[in-house]
Amino acid sequence: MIRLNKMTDYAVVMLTHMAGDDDRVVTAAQMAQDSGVPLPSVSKLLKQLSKAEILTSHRGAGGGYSLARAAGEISVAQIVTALEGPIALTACIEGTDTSCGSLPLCAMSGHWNKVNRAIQGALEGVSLADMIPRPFAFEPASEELRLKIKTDAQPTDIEPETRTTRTP
Amino acid sequence: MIRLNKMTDYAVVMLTHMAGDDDRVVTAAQMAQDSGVPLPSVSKLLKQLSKAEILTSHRGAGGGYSLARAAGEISVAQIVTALEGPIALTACIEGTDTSCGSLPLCAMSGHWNKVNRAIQGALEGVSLADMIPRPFAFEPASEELRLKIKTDAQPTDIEPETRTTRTP
DNA sequence: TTTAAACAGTACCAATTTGGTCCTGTATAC
DNA sequence: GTATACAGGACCAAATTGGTACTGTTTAAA
Repeated sequence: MIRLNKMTDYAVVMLTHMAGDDDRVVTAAQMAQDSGVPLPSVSKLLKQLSKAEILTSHRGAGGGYSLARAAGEISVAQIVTALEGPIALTACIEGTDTSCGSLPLCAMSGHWNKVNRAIQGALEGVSLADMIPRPFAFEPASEELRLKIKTDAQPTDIEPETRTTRTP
Repeated sequence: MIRLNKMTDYAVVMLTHMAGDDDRVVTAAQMAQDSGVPLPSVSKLLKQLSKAEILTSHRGAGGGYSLARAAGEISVAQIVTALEGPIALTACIEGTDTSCGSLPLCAMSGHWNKVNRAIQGALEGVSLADMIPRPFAFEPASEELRLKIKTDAQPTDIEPETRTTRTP
């Protein structure tokens, strides 16, 4: 299974929580209480998200964090990138320049790109708004998303039906 | 960055290596030598891949492993699934039944599915053949892949251009 | 029929990574 | 001026991961 950090998982939970009503300002402490995620982690995450301009921070008394823009304008790709760096499936990224010693091995260099870009595309197609739990659909899932999902090869019987957070 | 195991990385290197000429039978030892991946790991990987019917194993003297089918018929999704289990971005999968204690937190349950399926689709769109280093293109990248890649939001300037293996 | 080549399976250890904690500094509203 | 809340960094413990070792089992070939 491709693993996303627990942190990123937390972040999405928290962001969807905030996405309910935009413009709401919540403090880290409050967020921790609401979400059940330990405060230091919440704090760390919110900091990172505001640095990435997904959240706006308001310092001082009465401050807190709020979404920097509407939930529909925030893609999962942005969230993941903010917390985990560029979306890529393997370790040695051009630019890191810790370039693999053995070039012969790396003959395949760059061929993961196809995969990486495909995934990037997939993540960009899902917005935070798409992730909000929605008891009665008040907004149809974007057509674009549905297109991306429909694959030729029938996805065996895996059908992950994943859940998200576990108690910390 | 979304992380794939180093193991999966290795596997793809090895598989592309075999994909050169189909029907070739290579032993684990030979593979280790060719690829630079440590023998025990190679061995472990080849076993898993043959169990997943991506490779066919030939026991006894003169035996080894060969691709179970043409490289074009093997998707990256299959490889990843074989080595890492169902493609999913987060930890608690329905069926694992270590279900998260705190249901309120999990109100979002299943909403990662959109993302997961999108990714699954992306990985299914890339075949092993697509990953073979190809100094002169002898086969155009599948149109389907190109469609998936083209995203609306311009992918910032990240452009991962990833490499693959690092020396073990 | 024996032998050796090669896969099959399992248990285990070490090192990295991850998630979580703590502490000190800075901005801002009241 | 003071309390509130974010900013940033150092640090530790636990869980994964990658690697190792060892003991079967199958089969081609001598």
